[in-house]
Amino acid sequence: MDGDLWFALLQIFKMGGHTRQILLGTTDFGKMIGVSQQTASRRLLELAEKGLISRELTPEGQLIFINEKGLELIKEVYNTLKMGLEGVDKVKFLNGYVFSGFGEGAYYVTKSGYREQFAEKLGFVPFPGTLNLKLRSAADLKARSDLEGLPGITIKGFVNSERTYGDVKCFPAKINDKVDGAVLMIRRTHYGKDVLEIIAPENLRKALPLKDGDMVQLKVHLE
Amino acid sequence: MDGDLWFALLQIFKMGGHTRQILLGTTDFGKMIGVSQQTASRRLLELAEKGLISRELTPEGQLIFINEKGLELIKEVYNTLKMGLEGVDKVKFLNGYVFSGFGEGAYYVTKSGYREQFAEKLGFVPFPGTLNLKLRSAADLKARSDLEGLPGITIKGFVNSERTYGDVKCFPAKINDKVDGAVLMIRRTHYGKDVLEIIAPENLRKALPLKDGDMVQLKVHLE
DNA sequence: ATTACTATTCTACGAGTAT
DNA sequence: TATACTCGTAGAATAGTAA
Repeated sequence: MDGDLWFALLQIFKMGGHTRQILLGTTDFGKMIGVSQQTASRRLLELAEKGLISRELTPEGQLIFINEKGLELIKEVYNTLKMGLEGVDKVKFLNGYVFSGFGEGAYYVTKSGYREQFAEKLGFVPFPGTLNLKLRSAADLKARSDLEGLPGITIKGFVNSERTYGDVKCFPAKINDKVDGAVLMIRRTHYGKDVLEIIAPENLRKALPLKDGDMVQLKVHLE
Repeated sequence: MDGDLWFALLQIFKMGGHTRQILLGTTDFGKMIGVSQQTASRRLLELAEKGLISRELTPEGQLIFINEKGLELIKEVYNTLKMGLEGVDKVKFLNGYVFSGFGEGAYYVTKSGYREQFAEKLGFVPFPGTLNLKLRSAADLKARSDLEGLPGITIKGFVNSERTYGDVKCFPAKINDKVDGAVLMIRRTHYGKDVLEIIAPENLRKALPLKDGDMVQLKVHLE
């Protein structure tokens, strides 16, 4: 999605194009968005081509209506803004950089005693492996330590014939604004305070895709 | 405000740049918004130049934070979307075209018996004159007739030594997304169903500015 | 490593105009 | 009147590279 197209769509929205057909001449529309008649015409064509609006040509201009797909796009931005502005206490943002680690989390994530709880409490069966993220900035380290002080979702430990497994705390999180997964907060870990382990229903390295050194953004839900 | 700059700002917002400093390399940022490292660098410089973000260069990248002005911009869009999406029953959109008419509304608007009520019930003293708008599309005509069936704000009629003055109904409205005014619904009028009269605290032809034939968008508040 | 300058490429804008 | 085509050009994007 291009920025200028978004602005054109927003302008139509401002006129109520999601509630009714608007009679819109390209010259008038051009004035509104600060471009020529020709460019305004092109914008409307592009919006129509992308399936964001429907057009109907008439002798007096064109009847424009924002259709389902266009409204989806608008709602998506709206939800992003709403979450960010009004959910300040419900969400925490983090950036990390992919690296290859020992994968302690992967060990936990494969134990059936944990797996069933993940499925139940997070709503997905985790891919048998974790994505290791290294935190670099002071703000990210602080955010991570803030998480330690919050309840989150507790995956209870258990005992089997071999040994005792401790509790694991986790937080649902959106990875790169695309995949729903979770941040694992394993109590004792080899890693220091600058590392985070991520689980998801799929292999994130393949799905996004990611490789060592790539930046990853997390939106952590504190609930 | 340019569309691409807005998208860059939105991307930073998605990472939580309004809640904390983000460590952001231009290469990574470029990947996110789909441009080269050089263009990403320029975007951040432009955002900083416009006073929308603050930057702090470090050897590992730049620490980015959305400042007051940038957040204002984001909130503005948020409010637009919120109003349009969640205030469907509270707001009606209309388009009209400026024309020079007989100005019957202007006559009413100068009578002190009405003027005082306008000031009290609408919160502004109307400029002594109305803006006449002609409606062209079927959707606009329907919207206008919808208004006739709604209560709105009633400006009571009165009697003076000369004659009796009837009630006037009006609705608060935002004109061209800029000026707060109102739509006048005079009961008996010379005009047909395709005309709307607008009042505002200032001369709209001068303030916006407008001339005959210009398109005007109205956001009418139904309350 | 970074950021960001300069040079070059190329996209996208608007003038002119056909329909 | 509309919309939207072609086309010359300006400005934006990237490549290369310096700091």
